[in-house]
Amino acid sequence: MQQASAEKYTKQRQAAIRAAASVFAEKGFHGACTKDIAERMGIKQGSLYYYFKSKEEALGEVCLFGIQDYVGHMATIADSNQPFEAKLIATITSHLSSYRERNEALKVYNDERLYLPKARRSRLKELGSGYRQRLERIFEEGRISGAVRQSVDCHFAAQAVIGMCNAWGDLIVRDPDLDLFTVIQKCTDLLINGFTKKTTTTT
Amino acid sequence: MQQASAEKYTKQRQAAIRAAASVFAEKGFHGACTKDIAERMGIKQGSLYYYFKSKEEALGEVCLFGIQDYVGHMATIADSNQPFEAKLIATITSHLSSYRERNEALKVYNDERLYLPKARRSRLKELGSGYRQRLERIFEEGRISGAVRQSVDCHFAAQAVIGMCNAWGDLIVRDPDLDLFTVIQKCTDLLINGFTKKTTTTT
Amino acid sequence: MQQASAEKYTKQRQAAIRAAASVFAEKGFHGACTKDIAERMGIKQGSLYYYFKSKEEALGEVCLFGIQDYVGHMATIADSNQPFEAKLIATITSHLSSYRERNEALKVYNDERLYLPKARRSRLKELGSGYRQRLERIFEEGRISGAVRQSVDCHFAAQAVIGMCNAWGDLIVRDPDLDLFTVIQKCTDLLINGFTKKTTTTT
Amino acid sequence: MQQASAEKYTKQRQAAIRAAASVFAEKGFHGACTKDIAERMGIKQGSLYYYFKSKEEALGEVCLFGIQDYVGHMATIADSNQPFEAKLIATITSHLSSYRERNEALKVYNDERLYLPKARRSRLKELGSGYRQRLERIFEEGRISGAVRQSVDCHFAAQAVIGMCNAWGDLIVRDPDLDLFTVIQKCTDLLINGFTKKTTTTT
DNA sequence: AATGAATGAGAGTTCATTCAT
DNA sequence: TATGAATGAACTCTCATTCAT
Repeated sequence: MQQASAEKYTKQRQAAIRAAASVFAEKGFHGACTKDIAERMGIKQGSLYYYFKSKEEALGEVCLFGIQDYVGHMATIADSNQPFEAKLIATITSHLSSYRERNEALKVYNDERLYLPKARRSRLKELGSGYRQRLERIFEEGRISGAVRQSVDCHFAAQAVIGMCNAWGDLIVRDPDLDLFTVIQKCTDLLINGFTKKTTTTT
Repeated sequence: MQQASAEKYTKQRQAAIRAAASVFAEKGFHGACTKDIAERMGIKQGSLYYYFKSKEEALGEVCLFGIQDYVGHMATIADSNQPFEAKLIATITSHLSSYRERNEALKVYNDERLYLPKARRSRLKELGSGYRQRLERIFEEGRISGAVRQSVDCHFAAQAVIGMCNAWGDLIVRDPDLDLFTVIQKCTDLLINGFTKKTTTTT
Repeated sequence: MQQASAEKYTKQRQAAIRAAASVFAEKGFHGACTKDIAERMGIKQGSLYYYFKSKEEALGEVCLFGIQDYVGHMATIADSNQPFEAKLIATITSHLSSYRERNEALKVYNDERLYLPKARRSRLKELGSGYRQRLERIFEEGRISGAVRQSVDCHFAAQAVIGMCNAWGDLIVRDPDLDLFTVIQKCTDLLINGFTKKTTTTT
Repeated sequence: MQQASAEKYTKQRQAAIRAAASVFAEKGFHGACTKDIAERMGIKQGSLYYYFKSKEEALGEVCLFGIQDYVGHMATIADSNQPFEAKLIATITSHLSSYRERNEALKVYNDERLYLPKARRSRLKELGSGYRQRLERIFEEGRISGAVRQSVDCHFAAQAVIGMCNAWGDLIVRDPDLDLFTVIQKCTDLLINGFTKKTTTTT
């Protein structure tokens, strides 16, 4: 009985997080109101406070939900034994796929996390930095293995990949007709080969 | 006399736009309050409405201010006689430089323009689309001249360039120590050459 | 339980309408402020918006409340089988009595309804026109039955009765010592007999 | 020179009063704003204060302007040597004619004078009371001369006449196609003869 | 005689939050 | 577990008024 109850609570809370993600994504944190969130999950405004202590807490949970998945994947990717290109493809795939499934929460993480109180923000930052560092590491290994040009700045490269993924993630969210697979391929191709013909070996 | 008066008005209105840009960039449109904007330019809240009919109008003006410069440059670049690479470099330089000078307004344009009423938004959209189309055109010309690989999707490429510039623009805004020139160079290099060594000629 | 709740809401809303009527009557729509209304019913300003979507909606409800009663009576009077004079007396009695009970709302209807948005105003107008038309009809029947002089313009007569009732209604509201019964009698007498002696038969 | 200047001032002030009357009539005292008034006379908001110390003073001047004319006439009528009916006709004519010429100011006097500060209001009240008293006097003389029925309450009668004139005045203002002469005739007829046939002599 | 610019007080409205039920 | 009702703080916006020019 008590267990069933606890289960229901967890399920409802998940629903609340998704509802909040949806509303925050659409209107931004400050532009959204708790009534909208409550209505989207079919309860009344006051009842929301059974699941969140405050609107801010809701934002925190949404952000966490948004990234925990693809941040989790990254550890697997980084620790795997694949060559550089495979890892890069895997990263981009994981990142962009996340946008299709958790698009709203991810968008919220990107756009609204700065409205979080410091304490909560830094906890998220750790996760985010971990992601970037692992990606940076992948580039370093790529440079050592010779797959990546010596002249590439690995820190910059990681940022660039994340930036481009997020930019495309945004477009994916906005346009549901966009084919995920195609975008992944093109992004990967661009990042690996650049725009120009490869005529000479450059270092 | 009357001229001087009109001039003062224009100058103050410019100041108001900059102040609004600054506050919107920091807190978002809905998170910002008109009192902050007024105080940042040294007047009282109510006086702001001497320069803007509404908070929304302020947002519109900020957005316009944010892009009109680099959108204006694009026409010059596109119409010039330079080869593909030079045009790409010029574009990236213009775009990222804008972030240093009008960083706040640009950030606002990117993040908050969707809160604009439809009418005003579509006027901005035209400008933005014009930019993207010109950039697309540059890629198409590049493909014809052979500077760009045949396999590159020009529409995608233009989006990618814009996305990456904006992502780096964000970082430039957030971190004032970042060297603009270096970022421009690295972005250009990445976009032109990709991450990998160029060993074989691909089409 | 739910029923009791809905009932409470309805009761409170009625109270809000009366409070609004009272304040609007005293200060006019634009001169009144929502804080006054709220305080008059013992709640805080913000709480008023639990019952009205806007100040304007409050005005609409007050106006409706003000006339629905005497407009409703009119149907009964008009459809009854009484002779002309009895119907006229009944009309005047109903109209002026309304001023004693709903004086404030009625005054508001008369003086402030023009500040209503068009949509809501036209709904009220229908009610008002219905009232005037029925009264006009009563005069026409009176003319046919011979109780009213042939020379009387029925449209004009109806307007005149309404105008006089409203003028006296105003005085009734302003001076609570005024005896309602006396006013009704004198109005009726004046309207039926005029000021002058009846010496000859005129048509 | 100074004289010409003083003259222009007076003329402009008159224009200001008319402009204020027009705006107050349309939107009510509290609903009107000084900017509207200024614009209607072709000057800027701030300049209005050259002619009025405050918005309230403007209201006072409008009210005075609205009634001084027909109140002035009343003295002439009352002091004349005409019989009762002629005096009543003259009164109604003067009152309703005023609505055609100064309709806006008169409407303002009727609807908005209560928003005047006490001091100024009582000065107007004197004028208004004087009007009513003179009218009452006319009825009393009529009763003595036999033109008016003994049973008529003269105080009531005067109020009724004023009430009806104001009610019709409102309609005259609202509907510019209404023929003034017809309205005067019908009002007079109604007040003198009532609605019913005069078959017997009543006292 | 008129104006542009600014002000400050106050308005209507929204909304996160609380709490008894 | 959920809700209806209420609150109070914050916000946008309006406007009468002032004053240097």
